[in-house]
Order: sequence, then C-alpha cells, then structure tokens
Amino acid sequence: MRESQKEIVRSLSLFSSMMEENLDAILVGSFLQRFPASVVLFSESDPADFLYILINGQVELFANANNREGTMTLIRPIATFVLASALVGDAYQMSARTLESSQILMIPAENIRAAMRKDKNFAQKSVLELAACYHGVVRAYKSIKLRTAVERLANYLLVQHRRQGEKGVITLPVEKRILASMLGMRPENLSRAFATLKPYGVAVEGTDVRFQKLNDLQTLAKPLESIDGP
Amino acid sequence: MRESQKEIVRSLSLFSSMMEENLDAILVGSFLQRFPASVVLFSESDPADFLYILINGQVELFANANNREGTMTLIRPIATFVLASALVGDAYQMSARTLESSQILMIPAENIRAAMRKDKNFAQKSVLELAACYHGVVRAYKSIKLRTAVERLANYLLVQHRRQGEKGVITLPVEKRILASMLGMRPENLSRAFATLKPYGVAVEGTDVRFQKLNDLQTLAKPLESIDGP
DNA sequence: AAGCGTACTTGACAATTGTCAAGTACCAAA
DNA sequence: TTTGGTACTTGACAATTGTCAAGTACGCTT
Repeated sequence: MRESQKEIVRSLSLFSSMMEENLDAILVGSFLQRFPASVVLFSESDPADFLYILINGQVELFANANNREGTMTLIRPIATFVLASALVGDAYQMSARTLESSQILMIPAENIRAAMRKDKNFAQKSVLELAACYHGVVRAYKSIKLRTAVERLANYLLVQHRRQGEKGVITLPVEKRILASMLGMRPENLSRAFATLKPYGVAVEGTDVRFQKLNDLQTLAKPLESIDGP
Repeated sequence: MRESQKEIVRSLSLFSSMMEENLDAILVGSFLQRFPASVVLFSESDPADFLYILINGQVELFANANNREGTMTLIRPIATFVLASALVGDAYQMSARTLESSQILMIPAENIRAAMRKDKNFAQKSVLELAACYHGVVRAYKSIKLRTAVERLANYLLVQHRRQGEKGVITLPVEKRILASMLGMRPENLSRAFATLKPYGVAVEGTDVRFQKLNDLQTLAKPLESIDGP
C-alpha cells in the first residue's frame, strides 16, 4: 500500500479521523486494482469479502429479478461502496460492474469489521456513513414511488444542473441507457421523456443538455428538499 | 420510567447488551404515550427530536410528493423507528401516523447520540441495526423497480404466508388500501391484482387469503432470497 | 335493528409505460 | 476513410396502471 493511496483513503470522512495505526491495520491485505470497462466486480448474494473504494472511473450497482435488470445507483470517485454488507459480513445486496476503466481499492471486509470492534471512532463514523446511505436509498425509493418518469427525469436534470454549477447546460455523466435504468424506465421512454420536456426549455444535444426555461422546468419538476437535497 | 418498560426496551437487540447505567441514562426524559388511531406523530422535515419505539399497535411511515402519498413501510411491535434520523440528528425523512391505537415510547434523540458517543457497544449495535434498515429499503426498492404490481403482491403474500406459519391461509395485517399503497399501487389495482391471482389458487375472503395452489403461485412470484428473505 | 360512513369492488376509459421494429447517429477499430 | 457495432431515436402497438363513477359490503354508532 503506497503512501499516496493511504492519503486518498484518508480523504474519505469515514477514515479521516482514524488513528494511523488503525488505518494501517485496515489496509493490510488491501489491494489497488485497475479494471477495464464493463467488468462485473461481484454479484448479489456473493459473500461480502471486501469493502470497495472507487478511486477513479465509474461503477454501477445493479440488481436482477425476473429477467429484468435495474441500476440501483452509480458510484463516482472518491467513494466507498457496499459498506453495509462489509460491516455486517453477509452477502452483497447488489451486483457491481465498471462502466469505465476504473481504479478500485479493495479492503478485506474482515479488517473493516475488526476496526469497528476495536475503534470506537470508526464505529461512530460508520453509523453516520450508513445513515447517509440509508438516506440515499430512501430518497430513490420515494422518487420512484411518488413521481412519474418525466418528473423523475426533470428532477434529475435539476440536481445535475446544481451539481455542475448552474451554468444553464449540463453534460450527462452516463450513457442514456444507464440513465434510463437508473430512473426506472426504458431507453425508448427516456427519449420520449426528453421530448416531453422540450416545451419546458430542455434541449438535448448529444450528451449535453441545455436549459432555456429553468423556471418552467422547476414548476414541472416540483423538487423537494427531502428527495432532491438542499 | 417503569421497570417493566425498561425490560421491553432491553428485548430489542439494539439495547440488549447495554450496561444498566447507560440504558438508564438513555431513558431519562423518555416517555411512554398512548396514541389513538390515525394520529400523525411527526412529518418529514420535522427536526428529529425523538427515537420512537412501538410497544403495541401499528404505525405507518409514509411520504408525500406532488399531491401523491405513499406508504414507505409499516412498523409492528416491538420495534424502533427513525433510528437513522435520531442518530444523525437532522430531519425525519418520512412522516408517521398510527394505524391503530398504539403505545409508543419516545426517547430524546440527544440521549441516543450521547450513547453512541459514549458507549462503544451501542455504536456497534447501531451499525448493525442501520445496516438492517438499509437492507430493508434496498429490498423494497428492488421490488418496485424490478417487479410488476401482480408480482409484488404475489411475493408479499408468500412472505406473509411464511411469517404466519405456512398454514395455507393468512390474515392480512393491514387494510387493503394501506397494502395497496405499500405495494405501490391504487386500491382498485390491488383488487384487480387479487383477481389476476385467482387462477393461481389465491382466494380472498375479507381480510383472509387462502392458498390452494402454492406451487403455481410460487412459479408466478419467482421469489428471490435477496428481495424476499430466506 | 337501522342507518351511516368508509372501505372495497367493478366497469369503462384515459394515461403511462413497455415492446417490437426500423432507421439514424456515433464511436472505434481496421 | 471505411466499416461494423452499439447506442439512440421514432413510430406503431400492446400491456400495465391510474382515474372516475357507481354500486356493494362491512363495521360502528345510535
């Protein structure tokens, strides 16, 4: 484990205030690996042997049932994923695949559990991190239960617009087929949803989306802090 | 706080191994209250001042958006709810109302946060409890994203059948309009979904549901351990 | 026991979303 | 630059789900 990698891990709030020796202990047996795009890292119901940290690239967490597949969430650097499964020590709840070539740090889940037992501060940080994860899924769950496909797209666009600096234009961070799956619809439906938003000033140009009537879009989207954040 | 109430709290795994003095400290300022049916306990975005423990009765956690309302989950005794919000100390993510007359223990959230800071064991238990909550929402999220309404109902019925002892008949634990909302559909649609399941041996008699062709129902439902449990 | 309110059911219809098929656009490798 | 594969879009249609309206059933109060 190189020093620069340790610094990256430390940049995550989960590990930020961990004592040096405990962090070293966690990283024993960890390894950094580069995966090409479209590689399945693990499948749901596999035993959760590792906590993952995405250093760069992009990862999709997805699930299958009844010959259907759906994107649960996207992971962007730098972030951990499958923390809950690693902490509990049972099976993964979702499958994961790289969407691009990605560098990923894999930490033995047993190290994480040992740290939780030994390091009071880490246990507290884990509580906060898990609560944040929980919050995130609840938001996604509300969104799909209470909004139509067009509303979900409109709110997604507004969130991206805020995240990308309110420039009146955004670049979609993923392929539209993945975005469709994330928003709980088919690619064909996403195309139509974009068409529906055209009268609200939404202009799609490849992976860029331009906003010409933000007020109208917001009126349609009716964003809520409890779902879309502050 | 009466001794018998303390025993009830101790029966929850979250508090089971807590030292007596810490448990006493948590219960300072707590109070047990009986609410009639259909009372809103709190609304989403209210500051999370309490951790709730349902002693008896039944509670619905729900959310609103765009003039729509949806049941997120049901709480049955004895169980805590809104642990994540209480631990983090921000706003509730969902609203709560009683479905029946219910006895509820309310513990100041600040006590919970203090315990997490002071009591290493409690922090660990909180991690496990939060992970379980997370797991639960992920399951619900998968279910609504990957299954049709009929499939969700079929799997719900099979889960209830298992929980109620595989007797070939179950009693629905909630009104059908609540069940419909929980499964992400309208009451009219739930009626039709039950009708769709009739050829699969599902006979509805008021709040009872009888199963005459369990194999056929299972073939339709295609239950998955990762969604419906073991 | 009667009456009332609410839940539930059913039918007809509308809106939304999914499926299939065909064609276009785009990127990457040869 | 050409070529091939994949993503994307569009149209026509099917399936699912939601809405509205009416009627039935059920439980609770009087």
